[in-house]
Amino acid sequence: MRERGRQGLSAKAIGRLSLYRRLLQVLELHGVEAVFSHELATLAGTTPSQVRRDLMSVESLGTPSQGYPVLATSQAIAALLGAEAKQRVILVGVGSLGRAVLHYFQRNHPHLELTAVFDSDPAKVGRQIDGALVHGLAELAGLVDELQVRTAILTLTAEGAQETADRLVSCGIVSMLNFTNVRLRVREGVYVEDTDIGVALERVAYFGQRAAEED
Amino acid sequence: MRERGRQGLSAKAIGRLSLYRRLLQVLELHGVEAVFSHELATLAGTTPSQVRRDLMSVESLGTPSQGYPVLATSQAIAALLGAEAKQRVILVGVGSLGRAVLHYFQRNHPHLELTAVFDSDPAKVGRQIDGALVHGLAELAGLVDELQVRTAILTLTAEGAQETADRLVSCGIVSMLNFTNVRLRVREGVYVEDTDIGVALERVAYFGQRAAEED
DNA sequence: GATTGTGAATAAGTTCACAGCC
DNA sequence: GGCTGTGAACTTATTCACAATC
Repeated sequence: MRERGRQGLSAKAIGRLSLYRRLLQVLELHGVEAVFSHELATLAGTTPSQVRRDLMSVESLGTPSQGYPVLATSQAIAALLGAEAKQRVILVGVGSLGRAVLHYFQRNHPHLELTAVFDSDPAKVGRQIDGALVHGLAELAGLVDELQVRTAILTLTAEGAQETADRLVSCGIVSMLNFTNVRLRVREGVYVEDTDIGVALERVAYFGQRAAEED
Repeated sequence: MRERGRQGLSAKAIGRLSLYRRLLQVLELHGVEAVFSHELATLAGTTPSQVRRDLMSVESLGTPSQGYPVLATSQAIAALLGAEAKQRVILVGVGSLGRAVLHYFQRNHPHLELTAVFDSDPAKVGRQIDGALVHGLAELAGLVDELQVRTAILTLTAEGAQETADRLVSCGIVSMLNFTNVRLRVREGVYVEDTDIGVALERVAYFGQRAAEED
């Protein structure tokens, strides 16, 4: 039995593994019991080598004749991603994007649980928005501590984003999905993933123009 | 994320340049006339070397004593990103995420213009949603051709995502920002950028857990 | 003296290619 | 015969380090 390194997976690799797991769960639902790397690669929009390489990080379970067992592989990825228990997440900022993320959770996300929702706007605090009770930022420290949350989603406006991030970190949040266009400054050890829609749009527009010019 | 790039800039580099430009525009507004690479790096959440390296792709304009001229650099990036004219973009899928993107455009995006909005739901077609008239998919081919659009944003549900992408490509769309969790299969030369919120969330949760364990 | 521009070095990420297996 | 697991090769991305510049 070989030691499998469970340290040092890159953010990219984690993203692909998460995708594979979702695809495997769909296959399982359809009664498929095994897949080959090239099949999973097609579904995931990547290459067979990449799939095999990624699945090396997981206990290797594939056999040349059958490919990868769907259920076992999906479970092995789950173990690696650490989803023994549902992980708790909070959301800060209930604007239109915040509501879109709320919606996302309502279609029943299997591995994550949105436990509390916050907004700085006094007009929203205390109200029920899309099925979630909106808390004021004053309750942040108390709830984060009580619920033992480590992960936050930032869907607020650029103003106050850094200040809110600082508060979150001091409350114990160590990982954030940042939808604002501000590049947050956080202390070493805190993970921030930026999803800047404006940048994504400009990039797509750039490649659209390039491709169009190439005719 | 598939890439087509005739020789030149990577998707990552384009993203950073787009960010620098936005930051430079803010600086300009504040009357700042020049910045050093380390200042821009701090604002952009990157390193001075990276900034200098990126700005090499642009006509290099910096001087050791002053740094980079804010206005000229911002304009040089704009020229590179090809934003002489506002680029036209369409949006397909007016659910909660689609509306969030609509909102985004309403705060007046300087370089892109959302020219048409589509949805497959007959109940939405013909209605005005958040200030935009929703078209049916039947009008897709006509409008894309008439408006000469090359770029689309996909904010619809997973069902029908591939089929809609196929239609878009056959209408002349060559670049897409894909918010669905489906990895689209498109012909060579079409750029697709995936923004999978589910994957992003799982990644952030993973790093949250890891960081928490390290205490 | 601090900063730019850049070749050279390093790191990160991906693909190749092939032995061993079913 | 076609597949997995994996070292090696390769490609892409980032950082270093330093001469040239202001």
